[in-house]
Amino acid sequence: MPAPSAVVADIDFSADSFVVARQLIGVRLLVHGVGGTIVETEAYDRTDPASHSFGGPSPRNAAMFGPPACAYVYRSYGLHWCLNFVCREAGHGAGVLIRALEPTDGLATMRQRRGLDDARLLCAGPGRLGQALGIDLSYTGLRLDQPPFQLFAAEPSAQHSVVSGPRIGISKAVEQPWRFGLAGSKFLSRPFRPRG
DNA sequence: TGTATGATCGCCT
DNA sequence: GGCGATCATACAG
Repeated sequence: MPAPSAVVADIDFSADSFVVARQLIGVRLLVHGVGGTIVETEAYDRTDPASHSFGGPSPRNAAMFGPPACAYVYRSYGLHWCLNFVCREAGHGAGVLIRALEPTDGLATMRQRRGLDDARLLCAGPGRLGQALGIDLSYTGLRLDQPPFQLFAAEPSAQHSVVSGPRIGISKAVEQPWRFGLAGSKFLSRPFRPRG
């Protein structure tokens, strides 16, 4: 059994979640060979009132307190499966929510799972992405450097096109600009409004 | 283009 | 009993 590494696809998952969230933009994510390029993420941290890990470990968020570079999957609103990547060190409780992909691999599979043709709507949002990639609770805690996950490094130039803004769907710490996206992408869950 | 609402369930009050 | 790191649908304008 090889020692777990926090580095996958040039990303150091032992860094702060807002650093990892930014660096993940442009990375290609596949699950069982199905997926695409990450175009939208959000960072969460134990010290963050909006985070599931804010109240400390519980059965639901246990994976968030596990080793970095692993998956944390949770059920949203009782019916959607959402995928996160664990950051920092084991026991800290930080993670990055994967909110949207530009589909590149396994389009037919994703269309079948989603019951839709429009590529823009296959993975534009954490719940939609979870359904398109076939994510469920059985994926929580799995390492990102091993099957069924595959991550491929982004083009370095992608970092020049990253925009940030307030996170979506939260009621606490709403001012933290911890949502990151690929500027101008047509596959975002929602557009980034110009700052004002 | 925007706002309202039902679905559905684990966890906390 | 109420509330989410959501989404699809049903309206109003």
